[in-house]
Amino acid sequence: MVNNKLIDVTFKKYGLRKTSFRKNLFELFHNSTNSLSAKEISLRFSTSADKVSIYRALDSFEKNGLIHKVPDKNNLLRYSLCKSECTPNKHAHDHAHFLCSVCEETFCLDDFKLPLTKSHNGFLINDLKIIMQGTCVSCKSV
Amino acid sequence: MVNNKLIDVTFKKYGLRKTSFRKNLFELFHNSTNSLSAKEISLRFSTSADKVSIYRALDSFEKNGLIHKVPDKNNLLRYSLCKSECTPNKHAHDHAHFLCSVCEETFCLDDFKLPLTKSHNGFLINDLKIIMQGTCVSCKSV
DNA sequence: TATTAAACGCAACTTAATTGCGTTATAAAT
DNA sequence: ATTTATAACGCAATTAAGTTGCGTTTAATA
Repeated sequence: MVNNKLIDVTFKKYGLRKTSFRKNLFELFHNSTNSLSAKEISLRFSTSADKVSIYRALDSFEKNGLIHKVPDKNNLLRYSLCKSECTPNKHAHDHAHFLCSVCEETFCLDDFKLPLTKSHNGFLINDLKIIMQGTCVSCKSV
Repeated sequence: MVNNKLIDVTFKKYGLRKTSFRKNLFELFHNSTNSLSAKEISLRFSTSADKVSIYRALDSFEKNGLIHKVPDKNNLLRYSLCKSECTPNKHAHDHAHFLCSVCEETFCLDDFKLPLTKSHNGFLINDLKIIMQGTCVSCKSV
């Protein structure tokens, strides 16, 4: 359970309305060790949450810098909580992602920093992604 | 126009049946400077090709090592011709990909080689992808 | 407490990709 | 050249993610 103080501070910081659904969604992210897809979110809500509300909340959370899109093994929309450097004005992500072939989860490798590259052979680079696939720590040891 | 000899040799090498549709599809890839999505393929066939045939042909080409999946800006299935090192048994790709935000095409950066990394913090890596996004050479100069 | 703007919830829609199945065409075997 | 086995085709129907529209509800604020 996430304390109300954190919710107050976070929602204030990111300019989000404290509706019960969005508070629950934030808690879900806060309590998850890794990323979530719309489907996973839907399954974790006992009181069935409308999928449109989920998509719109995710979109709003992302626009406000609270969560960020991560790659997904099955090309679904999938998000992770941002680190505190992100704001409604700008996302600041510089880490690689890991997709586990076994559990199909996506992990942020916060300690694997992306190199800064601005161009390559005349191609102008705005954004760089490094995506690894394999077996995550937990699935490896099972 | 691709000569018949090349088609013969290629289809033999990759164990593919020479149907007129698949020969045309191979030509299309051969004459394209970059990657193709199912939709793009569909649009380039004057005689309307059934989309199921397109998807199945792409799947078969890929399984046989003739083409490989590349990332797509809109999460569509998208493929590029493989280099000759690929076989029905194994794809051998070690290059980065570039997604142009303007024309939405994907380019193989064959000269941008991927680093060899087998693991990171206990995560076992089978596959590594480097995906750049920005403006491609052609769109930059327009 | 009243106001306004965001969020909700439901139905309907869009679109990529897949499945099933009967038919057709290719490769090889006779 | 003909037969046979199997891959490919083509059409309809289906699946599933994500989106749009719109009337209703709820939260923030004045």
